[in-house]
Amino acid sequence: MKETAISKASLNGAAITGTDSADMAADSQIGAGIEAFYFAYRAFTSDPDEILAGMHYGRAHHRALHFIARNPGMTVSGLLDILGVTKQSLNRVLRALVTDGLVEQRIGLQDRRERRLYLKPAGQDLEQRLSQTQRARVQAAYDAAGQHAVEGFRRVLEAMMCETGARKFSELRGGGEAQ
Amino acid sequence: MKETAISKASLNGAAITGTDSADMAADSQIGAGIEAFYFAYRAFTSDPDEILAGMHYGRAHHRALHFIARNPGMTVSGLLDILGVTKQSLNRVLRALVTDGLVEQRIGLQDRRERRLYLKPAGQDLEQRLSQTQRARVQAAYDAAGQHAVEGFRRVLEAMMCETGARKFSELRGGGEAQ
DNA sequence: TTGGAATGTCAACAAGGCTGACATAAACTC
DNA sequence: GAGTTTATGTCAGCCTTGTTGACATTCCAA
Repeated sequence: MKETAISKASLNGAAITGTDSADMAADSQIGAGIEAFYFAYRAFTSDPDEILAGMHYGRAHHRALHFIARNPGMTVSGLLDILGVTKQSLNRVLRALVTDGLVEQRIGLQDRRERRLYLKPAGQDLEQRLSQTQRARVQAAYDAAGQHAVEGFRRVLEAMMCETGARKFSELRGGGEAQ
Repeated sequence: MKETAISKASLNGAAITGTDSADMAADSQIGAGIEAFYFAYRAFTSDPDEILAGMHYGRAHHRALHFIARNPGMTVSGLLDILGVTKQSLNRVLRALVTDGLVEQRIGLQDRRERRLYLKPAGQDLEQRLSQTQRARVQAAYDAAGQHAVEGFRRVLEAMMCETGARKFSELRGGGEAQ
């Protein structure tokens, strides 16, 4: 935790109040970080998007496939909670995946109201294809930046999440509960 | 550049071919990075989105304001190139900002076909408000993660951009050309 | 003077968010 | 057993932001 003059500068808004060269440098570093984040995220989503364009699927379908693949047996409301969208919005996406035979909904054994979500083989295939390009890009970036940078990358990302996002993230990482 | 067994694993798809514990660990690290990137980016955009909700503006308006603020005097086609959307899409956004008095279009002095873009005071105000929350979040994450991690963060992000994105990024950072 | 560049604009469409309202089945509670 | 809550699905309609295609204007440059 290095808290220096940098923090103060950002709170006051260095462009408005008095500036010194240290503030300017820190300010520029933040600005560059913001734009780098924007451009990197765009590249990060571009590979799967390209595959999905053409099929009648989009990024929303990718997200659903991603989380179902990593948490087989999760419920609809579990997915709803992770994605942070309305049930109407998710339902449109999920319905398409189910009718196309990519996702299977099994009625819960303990609680028969629940619909447990699983990928069918076709869903696994598509998810693998989408995942593969994305993982390749991340892997390439990791290789280029080095293991040391990767640790910093992860540390900043985790610090940037809001609490609710961080909670979901660590729950997912901790271990998925299947039936 | 540390290229170990990690790279091979990701190319083959560790889940399909044989796996060993090193592959598994690397695979899990990539997966965690992907999800961390997703959650962090969502948090990153949430603050400005919250401000914009309520006004009749959205994320697209924010992006336009952001780049005009940092490159006053840029042309429409310059902005088009950075954002990577169609002119019709950008025009809708830009028209709203101009008619609402946030952005000014001045006809180019050398080339009178060009529209040079500038923020008017109201535009600067809104851009500052949007920027402030975003910078505060990034600053907080930087403080929490430490200067060392920040360097790694930046390194990974820049490695993850596609070439065209990286070109735009470095051009922006290099120094904007005004009239 | 003519071609191409920079820009604006109209129309139509799609994806994917949202709200509100309502339906059903199952579980839970009293 | 009746009533409430939970999990889910669905219909209708709206908004933002992306797309394509077509066309007009203005102006630079060869």
